[in-house]
Amino acid sequence: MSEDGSGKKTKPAKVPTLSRKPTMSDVARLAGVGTMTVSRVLSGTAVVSPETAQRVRTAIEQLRYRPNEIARAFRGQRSKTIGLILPYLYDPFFGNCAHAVTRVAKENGYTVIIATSNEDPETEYGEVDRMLQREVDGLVAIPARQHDSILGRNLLGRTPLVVFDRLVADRTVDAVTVENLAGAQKMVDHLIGHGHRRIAFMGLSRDIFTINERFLGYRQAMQDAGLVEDAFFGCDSEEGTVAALKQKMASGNAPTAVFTSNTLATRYVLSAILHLGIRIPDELAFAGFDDFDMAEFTAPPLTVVRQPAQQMGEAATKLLIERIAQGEIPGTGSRVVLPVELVLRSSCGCTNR
Amino acid sequence: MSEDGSGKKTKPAKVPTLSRKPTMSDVARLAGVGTMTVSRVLSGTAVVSPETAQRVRTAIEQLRYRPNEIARAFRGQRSKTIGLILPYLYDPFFGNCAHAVTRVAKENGYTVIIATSNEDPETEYGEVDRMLQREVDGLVAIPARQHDSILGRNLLGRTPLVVFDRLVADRTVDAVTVENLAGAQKMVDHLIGHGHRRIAFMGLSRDIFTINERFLGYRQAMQDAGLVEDAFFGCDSEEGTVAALKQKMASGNAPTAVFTSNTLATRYVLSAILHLGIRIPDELAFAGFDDFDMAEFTAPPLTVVRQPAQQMGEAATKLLIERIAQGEIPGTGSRVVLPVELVLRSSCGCTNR
DNA sequence: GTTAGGAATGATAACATTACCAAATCGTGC
DNA sequence: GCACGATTTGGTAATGTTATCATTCCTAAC
Repeated sequence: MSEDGSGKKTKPAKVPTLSRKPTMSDVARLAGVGTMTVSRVLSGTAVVSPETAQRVRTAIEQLRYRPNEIARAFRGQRSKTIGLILPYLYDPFFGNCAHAVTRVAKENGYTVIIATSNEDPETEYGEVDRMLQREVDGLVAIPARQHDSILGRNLLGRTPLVVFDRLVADRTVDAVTVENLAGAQKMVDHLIGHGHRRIAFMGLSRDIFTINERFLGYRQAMQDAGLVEDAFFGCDSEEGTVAALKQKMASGNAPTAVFTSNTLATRYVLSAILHLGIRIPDELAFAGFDDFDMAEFTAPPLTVVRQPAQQMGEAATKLLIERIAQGEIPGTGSRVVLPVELVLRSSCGCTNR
Repeated sequence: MSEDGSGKKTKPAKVPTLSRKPTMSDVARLAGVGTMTVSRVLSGTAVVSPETAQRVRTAIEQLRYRPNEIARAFRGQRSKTIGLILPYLYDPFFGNCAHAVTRVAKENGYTVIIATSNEDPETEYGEVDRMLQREVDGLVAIPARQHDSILGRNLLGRTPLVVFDRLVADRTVDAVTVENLAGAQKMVDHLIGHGHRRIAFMGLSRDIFTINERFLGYRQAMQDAGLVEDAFFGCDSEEGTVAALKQKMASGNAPTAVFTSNTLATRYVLSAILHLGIRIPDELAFAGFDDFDMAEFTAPPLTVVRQPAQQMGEAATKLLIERIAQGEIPGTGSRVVLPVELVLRSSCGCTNR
């Protein structure tokens, strides 16, 4: 049988020391085969005789050959890469989302290109553009604000897109979200159950899908109970939030409970509460949307709506990979809505702990 | 002068509607020039007559042409891509690092490929490998534990690497870190200044560079004051931490202060403190390494060593981009060490607020 | 008028890989 | 012994871009 190096027409079997990275033809030459055979051994798409395959594998090891993914992507028009765009990375919520996306991507052999939009549609547009230039196979994104046009499918051509956490106006885009409205409504109902009648909503801009949905949940709960709304949407700075809360508390009909739109708003409101020396929950009961790591160690521990950040990122990425695999974008988008969970600590007046 | 469409030998000026993405030769055909001219207009590397350049630019706009970065990378052996590897993304500290890296990369025209090691050297090795296959121009990484061999420069060939937050054994690798040892030492000195004599160190594994450095800072401060160490390194679960603290507090020489190695340890220790009903700072003073968003709202607000996460990511990325630009890896690595800051709140017994 | 020199532009090859087709080899059945 | 089918292998082309070299055209100097 074909002994290795039995010397007939095999090229000199010494392993060449290359200064450049070895390529497929280096491997082919060393193994005494054609490049296609090497390619076949690597991809496993066609049958190669066991002896040849072994010879090729030996050559690959000797040269420490690794296929050039850029060349593969160039040749094959599929890069095994997905793009991930989200507003920020320093926010733990988004960090959790990103973590899940990278995990699922890796599990499926995809590499992740990441970019942040800073909530700015222009930046987001630029990043989408860059990713398309890089030939990503698909995009997972948390849209910047509501600026739908940017992530409308038209712009992307044949590149699939899945949005998560927030929706875009184009309802043909696949999306994964959580029960923002229902979760907020339940939490406000809970506050009402504690006997509160004047409940304030404090949040960021209604431009952001999730914030708006949560506000609508609050509104629904208030309306159903025949109560009047008291909403503030400027919790994007400490000063603004302090001023707003101060004004509310000083007015004749000061709220007895407050519900915040997300962790950032929670932070500013907590800061305001501290500044103004308000006691929680006696003077003001507190509940927020979005749980965070230290929520049980605050003074007092915070009652929040917990949303499954990692599950959302996971579901979105799986959906995207499915779309990439089936190779076409359906006319009508999937809609996955994940449940949220009320985490009752003591800031709302519950005595659970 | 050459009017547009003055009809002599210009190809029909109707804009073709392509189903595929337009390429450079589509642009060239429409503009009636060669591909090289288009290439020159885009890169600006050589002179093109103003009229021709204008004609090319018009064609680019009409076709909505965008250069294919994969082809560019393939041809040029430089991908304008950097790889970022860190342990986790859900940890806000790492999230801050990642955010800074993506920002600086974008500012310099680089795209970021991201991956997580989960603190596992094997996984890290795999990710480095994947990134090299993708021809990244350089790597920024927070090494998984101390497993130096993985991120030793030998493995990377000619691809520059900058590590940050943690060092690797190979001291020829460029690195950006913070004053872990000095910061910890100062904080423990501060506790000693409050009159504490029995100070416990509670942290994660010494396998992690930063944790070990902080422990050494603690050790130094204790030794200098002639005090005995009392360290625990198993704060990687709530149960373990509760058990450890319980044992310490029950022992004859219970600590009067505790210093934690990082946010995760802080979390578990706070949890243990809550479980055991210990009062801070009266029964046990508290200080930790690494500030976090809600540290001023805990009960009581936490005294911590604050480290500049974003600055670190920024410095590391800038250094990497410099290395890529100069095209060679120096024999001896740079070492940037950023200062930390003691943030005194009330958990250590300070009455500042 | 001729030619040298410079500016502008174009043709070609190369980058590493894989799809497609062609060729070689082998065994088997008549 | 020969032909045929199956199995295995190799050659070629193509992917989009840019470096290199060649070519064209124009101006200016003699």
